[in-house]
Amino acid sequence: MPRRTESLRRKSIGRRGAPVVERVYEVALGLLAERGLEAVSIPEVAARAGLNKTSVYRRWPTHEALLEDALQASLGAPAEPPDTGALRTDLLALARGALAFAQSPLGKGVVRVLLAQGDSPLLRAVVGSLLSPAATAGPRQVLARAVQRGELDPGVDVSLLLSVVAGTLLQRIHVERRRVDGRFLEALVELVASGAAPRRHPSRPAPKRARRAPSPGDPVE
Amino acid sequence: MPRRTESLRRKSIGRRGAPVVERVYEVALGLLAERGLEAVSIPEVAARAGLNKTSVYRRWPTHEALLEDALQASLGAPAEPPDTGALRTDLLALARGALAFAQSPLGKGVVRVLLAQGDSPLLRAVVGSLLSPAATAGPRQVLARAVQRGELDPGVDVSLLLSVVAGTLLQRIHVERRRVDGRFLEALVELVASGAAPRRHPSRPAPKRARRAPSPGDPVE
DNA sequence: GTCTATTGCAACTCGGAGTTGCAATCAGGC
DNA sequence: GCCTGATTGCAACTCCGAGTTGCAATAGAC
Repeated sequence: MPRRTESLRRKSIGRRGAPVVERVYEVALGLLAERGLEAVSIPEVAARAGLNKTSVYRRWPTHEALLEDALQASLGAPAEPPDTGALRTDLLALARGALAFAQSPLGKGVVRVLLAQGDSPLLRAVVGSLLSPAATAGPRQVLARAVQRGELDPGVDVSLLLSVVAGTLLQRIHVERRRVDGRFLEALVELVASGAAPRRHPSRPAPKRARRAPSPGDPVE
Repeated sequence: MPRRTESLRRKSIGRRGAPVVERVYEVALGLLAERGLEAVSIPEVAARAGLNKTSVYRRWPTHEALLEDALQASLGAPAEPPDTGALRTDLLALARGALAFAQSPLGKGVVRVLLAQGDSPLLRAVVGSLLSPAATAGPRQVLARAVQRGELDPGVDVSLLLSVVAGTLLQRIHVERRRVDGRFLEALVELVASGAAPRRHPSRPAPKRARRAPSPGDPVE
């Protein structure tokens, strides 16, 4: 999305063109986060952005198209994965990033879109860009490095760990609506890290497919 | 799930009175789960239930009131907590119950209401009955027994463990929309159980059932 | 059978989403 | 400065679904 030069943006205080688009995105995401999916209608967004609804309709035919654009434009490139040399500090950095995201209007909006709807193109677009291999590559790399350092069990189920961290934050913030502080993140990281730490299998290499009830020594898939 | 008593109502084929109410609840929750919160309008519910919309309006003034009643009526008394004598099998039973709930129309509907909206009386009612002390007493008891048996660290954060299990399922089912099978539940339970297992202290003997060896990553704390 | 509460029905009102034609205005080129 | 094309504002629409009302029909209890 090409932007105009700063000088031009200052001269006309954003009454036309790209600045208008950005203001609309901001308003739409704010509305989504604050009042939910159903509150994001084109007339409402236009009013809050100080625009005539016709102008907004000319750019986006439906509120779904607007939201899709707003989400896509706001979801920047995935951050560089942390590499502190230790699993726990890496995980903590990842968790802090996830927490910041989840608490932002953008994160709240994404959650709402993901969970409020049945199936829709909007939903598929969001899921696609949020759970794409590119988006999860960073965390996966962090875990892979930890396996190589011997901090995680080689048979660890990477996707399980990612779901645990992301899901726990989702639950705390958006379902239970409790405050999440650094201590909570540390406890979560500690639980995951020690729960997926390497097993000692002194004599018995654990069978791959056991049909019995799980025992404490079983490898995590 | 305790339902209303309809001992004498069976004579009528359900065109009036309480059976109508139940059919409306069922339709409303089905719509909520299938197509999302915005799809639950009184005219739509009435049409699907084979009723005139006027009849539905007479019982519930708004779709919010209808949903609140439907959710409250469907959320039965909390199930008895499992007590198998071992943490992992208890947790597995809890997780299976949570999975069944999350995949039911009721569970899907609850998630939608919780996450789709900003603040509303409907939301507060659902949160109130779902996260009340009474509703979480069972799982808490399970974990408390495990602590007493020496399977969990005495300093364990019970609410963290509950958030982890619930949140991970929420993430898998409703965000990632992936299938959750028994193996996944076992892996999740194993992760949580071994992650919160007691730390080795010189003065405290190792628990009888926990066979996890100390890992190099364990913090001294 | 009678009586009453419940339901069905049709014809509303009301408000918000979305459309259209045209005037006003801005940005940028000359 | 002025001209031109693109963008925005504006007002008067249409359309549809939510919600209302008065009354007729009927199921169900007695």
